[in-house]
Amino acid sequence: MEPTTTHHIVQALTKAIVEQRLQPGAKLVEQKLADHFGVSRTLVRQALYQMAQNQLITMEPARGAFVARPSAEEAQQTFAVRRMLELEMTREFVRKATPTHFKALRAHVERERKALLRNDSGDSVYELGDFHVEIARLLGNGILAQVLENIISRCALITLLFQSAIAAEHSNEEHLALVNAMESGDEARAVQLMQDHLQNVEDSLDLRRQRPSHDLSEALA
Amino acid sequence: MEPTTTHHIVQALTKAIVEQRLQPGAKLVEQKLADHFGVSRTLVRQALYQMAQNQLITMEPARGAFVARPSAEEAQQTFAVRRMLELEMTREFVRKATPTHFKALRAHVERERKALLRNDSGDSVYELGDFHVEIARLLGNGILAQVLENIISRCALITLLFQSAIAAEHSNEEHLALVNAMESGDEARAVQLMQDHLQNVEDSLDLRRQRPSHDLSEALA
DNA sequence: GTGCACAATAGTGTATACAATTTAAGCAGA
DNA sequence: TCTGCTTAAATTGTATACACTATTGTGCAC
Repeated sequence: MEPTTTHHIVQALTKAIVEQRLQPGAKLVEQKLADHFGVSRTLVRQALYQMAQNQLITMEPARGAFVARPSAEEAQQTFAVRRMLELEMTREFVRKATPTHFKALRAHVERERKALLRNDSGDSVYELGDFHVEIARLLGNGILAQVLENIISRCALITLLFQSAIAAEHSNEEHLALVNAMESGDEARAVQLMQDHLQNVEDSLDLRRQRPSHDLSEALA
Repeated sequence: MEPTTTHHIVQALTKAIVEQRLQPGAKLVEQKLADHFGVSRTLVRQALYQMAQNQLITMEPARGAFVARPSAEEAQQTFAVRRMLELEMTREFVRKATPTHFKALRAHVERERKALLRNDSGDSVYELGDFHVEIARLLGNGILAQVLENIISRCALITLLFQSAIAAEHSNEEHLALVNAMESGDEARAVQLMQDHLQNVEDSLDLRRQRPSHDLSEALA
């Protein structure tokens, strides 16, 4: 096993949140995490501070770190930013992409499908989000990929927090349709499909009703 | 004065970088910063780690933290992301903005002008960048504002690193023209002006020649 | 002088210690 | 049984200590 560095902790926690093993609002006690990872609180703290920056967790002064529970408003704003980036990214991909790129994308879609088939909920959520990041990576824009990765993990959290009905299988099909449209070079249609896809994901949420919090003080706040 | 917390250090360092008091490539020795802020290395480290995340500084293992020197490629990618966000943001602003919003924006443009007049280079850079963030804030999208703030401070760093000719006064005029177009409700023209403005900023760079690196000195005094 | 071994120094990486604050527990009194 | 106060435990915030790595400086062979 690799050395357990700060980055490793960030990755592990992020994965745990996105895969819903850590529920929104859950308290993250530093010492417990430190014990779990076999390191000192120092490294855990660094990890938590970093994650607080991309809003996956929130830190209350002298009270500690909690898995974030974005408000309906924040959820909407996050999706708005995502839309800004992804629609334009789609256009660019249609223009620039080569057969090699499409091959990689199709392989990704296939990976999603397999994760769904084997009912691996964690991996599914991860792969479905990573599809979008992969587009950015293939475009060769690492900055975009990084920004998008942040936003999309937030979206994953939001989805879990507000989701009423699972739309996961649907997403996989939509990804495939999107790749087809992009490869055919039909920019307008590709953008439309991406827009619909993002809209579907957003519509599958019930922004008026958040999942109940297991934490009393949070629930009554 | 407020308590010197981690966030305070991040702010101070960010400002120092954006205002060019800390040059790209400068080494940031933890103990020296700690002494300067009157805290222990612990807090400085947390601040540095956070800033490393939004690429304002880079950390080399066992060698320490340095003010970032983005490559020409990264510079281009950063501007591409910025364009994605800002063009769409402009459209939304034209549609949604009220007279109150325009009043605030014009006040901001005026502040830029004053900073330029009094030759306060630091404040000028800050205000010229903050204009764009202000639009996001006025839109009420805090998430967008935060993402954009990150990207724009990176752009400021890039500008300082690659800039051949100062285009600062120009920017202020362009901001004013943009506000006028937005207020007149001419969406197409506003978007065009924003696009031109961003293009001008990017064109003022000489991406083939980076500024020479320099060492840290009394930059924080 | 030039290049190289090697000690001395400076600086980072991680853990631990301790103060300050919050949360939980215990208990007296109505 | 409930309320409010007091005290103890748990947890965070910050500083310090120490091991490890990189950098610099010095002497020596050539």
